[in-house]
Formats: sequence, C-alpha cells, structure tokens
Amino acid sequence: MPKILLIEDDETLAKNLVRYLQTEGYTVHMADGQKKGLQLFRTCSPDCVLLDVSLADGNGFSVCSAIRQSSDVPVIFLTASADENCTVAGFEMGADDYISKPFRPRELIARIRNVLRRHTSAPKLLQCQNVTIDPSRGLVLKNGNEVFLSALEYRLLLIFFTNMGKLLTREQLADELWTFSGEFVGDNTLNVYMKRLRDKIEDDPQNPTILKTVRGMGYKAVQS
Amino acid sequence: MPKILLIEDDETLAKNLVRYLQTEGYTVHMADGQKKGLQLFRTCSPDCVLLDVSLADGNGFSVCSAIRQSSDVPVIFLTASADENCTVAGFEMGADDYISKPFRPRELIARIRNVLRRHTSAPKLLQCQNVTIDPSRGLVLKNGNEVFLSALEYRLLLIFFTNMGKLLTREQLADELWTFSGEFVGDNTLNVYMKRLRDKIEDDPQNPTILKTVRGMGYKAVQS
DNA sequence: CTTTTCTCTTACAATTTTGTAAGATTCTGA
DNA sequence: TCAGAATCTTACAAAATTGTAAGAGAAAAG
Repeated sequence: MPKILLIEDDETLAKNLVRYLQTEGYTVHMADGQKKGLQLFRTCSPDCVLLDVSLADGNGFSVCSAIRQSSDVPVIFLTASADENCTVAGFEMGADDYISKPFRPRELIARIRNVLRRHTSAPKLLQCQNVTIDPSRGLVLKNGNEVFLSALEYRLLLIFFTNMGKLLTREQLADELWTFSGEFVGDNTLNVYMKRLRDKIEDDPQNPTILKTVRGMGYKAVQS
Repeated sequence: MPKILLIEDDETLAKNLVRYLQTEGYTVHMADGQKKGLQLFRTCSPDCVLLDVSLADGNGFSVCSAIRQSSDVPVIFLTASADENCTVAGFEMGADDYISKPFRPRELIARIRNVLRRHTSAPKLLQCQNVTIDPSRGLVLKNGNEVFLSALEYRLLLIFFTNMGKLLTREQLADELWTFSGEFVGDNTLNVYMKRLRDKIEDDPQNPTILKTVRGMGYKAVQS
C-alpha cells in the first residue's frame, strides 16, 4: 500500500482525488497548504507527493525544493495552467512528472504508478539462469544458496552480469580487473579465472551455459 | 552530446523537431516508420527515443515493446490525441513519458532532460568521508585510490555504508556476515575484522572517524 | 589428415585471508 | 582508586587465493 501525500488547496478537487486514490488502494494524507504539507511530509514519509503548483500560502516550487533537501521521493506537480514555463521550472526543481488540470483520474494513476515503478527500483539483483548477484550485499547465490567467490572472481562475474549478452574481449576483461591496480598479469591468467568461476557457478563446468566462450574474441554471459 | 532517435511520419513536424533538438545540442537520428525506426535503433543506439504513437505502418506501441525487448532506453511518446487511454497504454508498455501534440519545444526539451537525468542515474556510489564503495564494480576507493579488501571485509564495509549512521549490533553484523553460510565464529572474530577494516580505510586507525564504536552496543558508520 | 592456433586444465609455490587465542588497553561504575 | 567488563591489538597456524607454467584438448585452416 503506497502512501501518497496530496498538497492541494482546492477543497473540492482534493476530496475527489482522495476518494479516487483510496479506491485504487493508496493510503492518502492530505494538506491544504505549504506549511502543513511540509510538516505532514516529515511525519508520514510518503512514497509519492502530489503537489499543487499554486497554493494559497506560496507556490509549490518552494515546497518541492524543500522536500528535495532531504529526500528524493517522487514529486508530481498538479497545475491549473498549461503554461509551459511551469513545466520547465517544475522539472528543474527536481519534479518527476507534471500533470495539467483538468486531468482524468486514470491518467493520474498511470503517472503515479510510473514514477513509483521507477523509484521503487527494487534493490537490484543481477540474475542469469540460476545464478544471482546481490550487489547490495556483495553475495552470489546459486539456486538460492551462497557461493563463495574470491574478490577477483566476484568482480569478474559482476562484469559479465552488468554486460549481459555483450561480448567482452579478453583485453577488456583484463583491463577492468587489473589496470586499476596497475598490475600486469600473464596472458593465460584470465583463462584460469574463467575456469575457476565456471567451476563455482556452472552446473556442468565443461559445458558452460552461462559464461560462453567466443573463440578468437572473448567471452559473454548469456541469459539462456 | 546525447543521441536522440526520432520516429515520426509527419514530415513537417519531424523536420522542425530535428532542427530544434540540434540547436539544443542533441544529435538526432530520424526514421519515418516502424521498420526503419527499429533498424536505426539497433544501429545508432540512442540515449532517448521520441516515438509517435500513430505511424503509417503500425502504431508506436509495438515499436516500444520491441525496443523494450533488448533495452531500457528512455522512450517518450508523442501523440496527436489527448486520449487518456493512449497515455495509460503507453506507460504500461514501459514508456517513460508522454507528451501531446501540439506541444511547445521547450516542454519537450524539459521532458527529455528529465528522463535522461533519471536514466543516466549515475552508477550509485556509496560514500563516507574520503572512502567510496562502487558496488557496480565491487571496488573500494580511498581518496580515489583502490583499497584492496578481502571478500569479508568488503561485505562488512558494505553493511555499514548501506546503513549509514545506524547503530549495528555485533549480533546483527555477525548474522549478516556468517549465518548465511551456517558457520559459527568466535566472539572475538568481529573485533578482529573491525580492526583490519579500520587499518585499511581509516586515516588514523587508532582514532577512527568513519567506523565508530558504540560501547556496549556495537558499531556505526558516521558521515562526518 | 595435419598443422596451427586458441582455449582449457592441472599442478605448483608465494601470498593473503580467515578464525582463534592470549594478553593489553580502555571504559564504567562502585 | 579499583575491579570488572568491553574492546583492541598482536601473533599464529590452517585454509584459500593468486598468478604462472606446462601440457592437454578443441576448433579452424591448409
């Protein structure tokens, strides 16, 4: 149940919106002005803010920039004017979207879902077949069980999983692994690491399904 | 210079847009239909796609979903109709934004900048004082120079940096580091790891400024 | 089929990591 | 001040990682 903070001083519109958003399954908090809005923002920590540009006690831009001081919660501007300058100023203030009144409720919902989807970008997992990297914990899982990789093996796998499907030359891989530390390693070293990695993550290391060799070129990770 | 792919079959509009976008500093590639558009998409690998919903040889939604098969490049729909169903369908197709004709060029630019900003969302770095973790590369830097951490040290630091400022008890830390692998480690082991980590990342390990001890409780990372 | 080239595999020493133990140090409360 | 508790530091062996070399195996070219 995402929480939404609505800051709007048009009472009729506000009430209608609240009702509509609630039927869509959102929890809605409401404020009718700048001061109350910021107060409520701090206490209810919403997942998304709907913000009227023209408030009785000041314009919405200052509210947005105040919010941006402490948070990157998605903000959608609501405005009566289709004035393009508002749009531009809103985006430059760090708004995530902008919708002009009058708008259809369904469009608002779509825009809310859109910014939430982008923002709630799940703690990204990198996945390929039955192997998963959780970069936020520095873990590698195979069929849900932890696989112990050394620092270099982990970095090597990370390169493949962040370049899924792309051909990576030996040179590129070696550069990424060793040039930062200024070391020079032998020509065969990468082969050995590929073997070690395959031994740890492939079901049948002799017939790798994840880390494929591209003869004469390099390697690539394939989804299936 | 971001590259933009414009897929639009209204020749007049297209030409105007191209000129305008170029004056704004963008490199623009243009296609007047579905087939050409997808072809060009593959060859020019744009940073953003502007996509007319109604094309002569099919609607824009199928183009968008074809693009989404292989890429998460931002897509902005252009449409003549202010029909809300289009908006909704577009977002559900994975569009990033939506703009109705007629629109002001400046608004389009603002929306392009907006999606590019979101999309080019810098590979998130975790930072504390002069120490940085780059999770997307599995690297730790101190004053911009690589610090070589073992797998466990890296994971330990990651826990602190993703829980900046929060107190973490010994138990929490040990759980996160060792329970996944089902091992039991001695009471003092965490102390030793804390020392090793401090030796590698603190300027003065005896007087840590990043990884602070909270006596009787645990440890926490502090911003300054 | 043979040769050549590229990749894989194995084995090996040097180094690093890992976990423990034992003692030193610091902090807190009586 | 002193005792007890918590934390830090050092030192140590077992285990794992790291990079190399040498040879085996596979694929492409002649």
